[in-house]
Amino acid sequence: MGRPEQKEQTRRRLIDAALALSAAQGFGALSLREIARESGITATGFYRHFRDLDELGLVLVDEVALTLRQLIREARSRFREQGGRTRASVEAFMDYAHQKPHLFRLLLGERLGGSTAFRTALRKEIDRFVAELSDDLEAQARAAKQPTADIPFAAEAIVAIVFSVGAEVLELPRHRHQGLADRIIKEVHLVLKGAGFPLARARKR
Amino acid sequence: MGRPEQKEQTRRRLIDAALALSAAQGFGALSLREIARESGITATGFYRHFRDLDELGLVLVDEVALTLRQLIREARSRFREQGGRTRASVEAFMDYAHQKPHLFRLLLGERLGGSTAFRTALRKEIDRFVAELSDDLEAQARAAKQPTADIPFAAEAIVAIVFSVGAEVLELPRHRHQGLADRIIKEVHLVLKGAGFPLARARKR
DNA sequence: TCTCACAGTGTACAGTCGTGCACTCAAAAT
DNA sequence: ATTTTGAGTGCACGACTGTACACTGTGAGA
Repeated sequence: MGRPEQKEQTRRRLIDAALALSAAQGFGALSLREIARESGITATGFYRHFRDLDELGLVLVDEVALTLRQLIREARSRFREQGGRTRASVEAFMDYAHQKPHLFRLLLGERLGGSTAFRTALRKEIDRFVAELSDDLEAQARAAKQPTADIPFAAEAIVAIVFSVGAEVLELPRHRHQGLADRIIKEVHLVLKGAGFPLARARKR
Repeated sequence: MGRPEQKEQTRRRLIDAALALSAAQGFGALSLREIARESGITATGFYRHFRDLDELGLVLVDEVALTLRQLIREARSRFREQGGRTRASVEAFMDYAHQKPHLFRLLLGERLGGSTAFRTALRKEIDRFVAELSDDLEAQARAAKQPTADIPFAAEAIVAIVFSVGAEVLELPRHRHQGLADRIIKEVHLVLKGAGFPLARARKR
């Protein structure tokens, strides 16, 4: 393994350690030494990768943003391929949350809590998320000649629901995920119905 | 001023200082000394009031819970007295959030972020909040002979929306509050409509 | 009036923190 | 083969942390 790859690997360990540790008390409670220790390097070695903790923080936000964009791309493709589109999207969300719990913990926690820098950065990403959902819904509504006036509001409401209720996935054992997904889907359907989407009969599981 | 009142006053300063300071980086990032300093007493004096920081934390959660219960009582009474019930409740929420920004910052931040203890404590309170909203809606639906099956889901969705979108009130200048309230009301109405509530024509402002 | 209780002080100590500096030593460049 | 680079080390420093201990001064009860 070459030198750049070695460096990259250490860098990843730092990032992952920061994510894992921030789950306990929030990112704001982390210390540089703690992260370095967890990553198996000296405290001073930290500076070969980041200027300070804030810079690491920005990288974490980018990481969250990236995952969020992958998520919406995934949800969109599932969205087109099959019926039960809400279900497909919600399940995509839950898959991601379950795959990268640390990232989602950071996203959910720092969005409303953390420092100002964190909040504005994350808000930007979630606004993008809302905008894309809004576009998808609008395209669908136009195709079916339904009114589109309520759609931006519906999109924002849906994202609020999915993030807030969906946060539970992080503390639920796997076998209860399905029930949680059903609940979210039910709630999203209420919003869609309120916004004028005629829903196919909800399928029982 | 008697001695017990003196003590109580110092205790309040500690609590308020903890709230104010936790706004910056989250409660997990606070130090005992920092709080004591901000309150104008010595670090060791802290122990006359709380065993440690965790105990202070529990008190803060109680404080949040109390405010939340006052809020719902207020919302309920406004709810009964006038038309535009959603508006009345949402405005009650925003008043409280604006009145006690530190408490709401804590609520929003630690609900999904903070430590496990915080999360479970706050979840309990919010579940109560959802249950009471659900009761109110159900009573209303029953009186109007509407179906009630969707109501628990609608209540959960509404609370998710109000807390998530409503969080913005903490970073918005006062003159934009009205616009934010309108947005939340619009979104809540979507849910209510979806759950089968016939809405009076939304009033323009 | 005297005495106790106790909120708040001041000092001390061991541990952790962020960071500066001089270092090693292996991979890459010459 | 020799030199250069830079990831990671080790030590030192002053600042800050939580907490133990002995203290002071004042309000309240005897």
